Amino acid sequence: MAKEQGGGPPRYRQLADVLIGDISRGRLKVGETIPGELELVARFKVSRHTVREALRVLDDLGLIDRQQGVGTVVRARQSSPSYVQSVRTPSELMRYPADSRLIVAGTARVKANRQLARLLDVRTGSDWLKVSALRRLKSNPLPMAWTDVYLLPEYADIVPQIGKRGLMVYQLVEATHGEHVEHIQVRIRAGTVTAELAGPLEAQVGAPSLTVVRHYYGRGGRPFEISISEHPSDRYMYSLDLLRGWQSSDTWTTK
Amino acid sequence: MAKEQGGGPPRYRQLADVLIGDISRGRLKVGETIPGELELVARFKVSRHTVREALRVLDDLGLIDRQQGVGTVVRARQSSPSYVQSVRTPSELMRYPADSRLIVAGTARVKANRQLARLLDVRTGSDWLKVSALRRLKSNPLPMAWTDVYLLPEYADIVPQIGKRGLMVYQLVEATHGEHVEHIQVRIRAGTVTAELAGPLEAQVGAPSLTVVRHYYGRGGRPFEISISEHPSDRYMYSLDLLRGWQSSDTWTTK
DNA sequence: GACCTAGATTTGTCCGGACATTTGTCATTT
DNA sequence: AAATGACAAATGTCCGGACAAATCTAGGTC
Repeated sequence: MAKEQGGGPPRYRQLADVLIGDISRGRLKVGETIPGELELVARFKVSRHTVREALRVLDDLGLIDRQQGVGTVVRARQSSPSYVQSVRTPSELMRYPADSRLIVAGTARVKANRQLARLLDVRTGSDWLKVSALRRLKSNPLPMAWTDVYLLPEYADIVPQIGKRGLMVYQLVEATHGEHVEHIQVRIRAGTVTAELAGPLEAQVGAPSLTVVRHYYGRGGRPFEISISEHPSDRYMYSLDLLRGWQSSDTWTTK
Repeated sequence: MAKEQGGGPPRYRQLADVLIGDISRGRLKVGETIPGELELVARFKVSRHTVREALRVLDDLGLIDRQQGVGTVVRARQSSPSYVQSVRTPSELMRYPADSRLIVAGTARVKANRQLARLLDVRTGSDWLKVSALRRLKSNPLPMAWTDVYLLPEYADIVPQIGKRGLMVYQLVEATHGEHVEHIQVRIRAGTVTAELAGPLEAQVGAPSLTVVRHYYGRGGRPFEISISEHPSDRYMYSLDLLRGWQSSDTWTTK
């Protein structure tokens, strides 16, 4: 009743959360046309502008497809069970040469600002636990990769184990919390490292690099871990087998 | 009415184009605060809503940073003016997928020399059919991606279809020869484009880019197609869903 | 100087309304 | 049966206005 707006999230975001919840709980099924804007206006007692703002959030998240004259439908994002097995093992292949060392530089609780939210494809203002680490070879003082892992705060207890057992945090989560990873998404960006990411990654501003953003989705499509890796220089080449997973190698040297 | 709107792009996009042009031409410098929304309202005689819609486009493109209470500043980037234009293409592709065109620049029979053999991971001296293509927008003469496809010479008959049906050549091979792709390997390279590859790719020497080398293996592990794609711009992002495969400029148009 | 407060500035949120454009549907016509 | 056209439905664009929240600045206070 009444406004009840004081301090809470904006209404378009509340509405977006409701719709996202409906999708994740299966009340709005994939391929199904969701209620039209005007119906949402009537149902939630907000202006059409607010409805469209909420739908834009879902659109930015890739949850819906909108088409003029047709409507808005829930986008397909389901996982095929047959691949799930092969996704698990492959991540273990993403290991570096045996003489590499992982150094956890620090952890911090962060809220996703706009830039981070866009890069990570999460909602602005959401809380994350950030674990910064770098990997380097014993023989070479120059780090070969920086990684920031963004983890749901509720899994904070596994952080101490990261240094010992590696950065495949989702495996630790599975082992200690029984969570199950359904689906991994990888985004790759070329070019120079920007100052988008605060923290140790700043060291690489201006240097050409490969940025890999990995999303780990738990049951119901809920993202619970995101990792960003920066690989400096163009000396490294990533190898990805679509059926077997990641592998990186330092054998590639240009010039 | 003197609207002069008939058929042209919407006004918020016209305004966005003006602002993007100002940024690319250096009239709005990096780190500089651009005119406030209300000033743009007065200057361009549009509503604030339209101004904000235009700024949202620039925000989506990563060209600006907006902060409440401060203002809107041009985001840091290192690039030549022409480079900025190409940055727009990916997002425009998502907005207007039909606007993209694939142009086959030429074909040639080649023997793999030492550099090429190393890059493609094939035997030196082996014979390949090389198909060079580039993708660009109708509205923008600057290409947004170059691709070289190396194909086994025995599949030469499918080349004429590439322009019409896209660069997923292995799909054509499957359709016309009954070959089956067992496994795709992708190698990703960061950094600046080198002159290792002869041909149209040379145009991008020195510019940061994302290089993707894809291997398609047929039955029995025999590689029958290899494609090299160069994607300029450091804001381009590849999205890979390990359960569903690639989503890139090559597949956006096929939807 | 250090600290605080009031005001101005700027973007963020939200409302109400109007018309345009695209698309699907269905009755009508050929 | 196929093509046409009118209509409805849905999203897209655009306008005007108002207040909220965050930030910076200037001035005053200690």
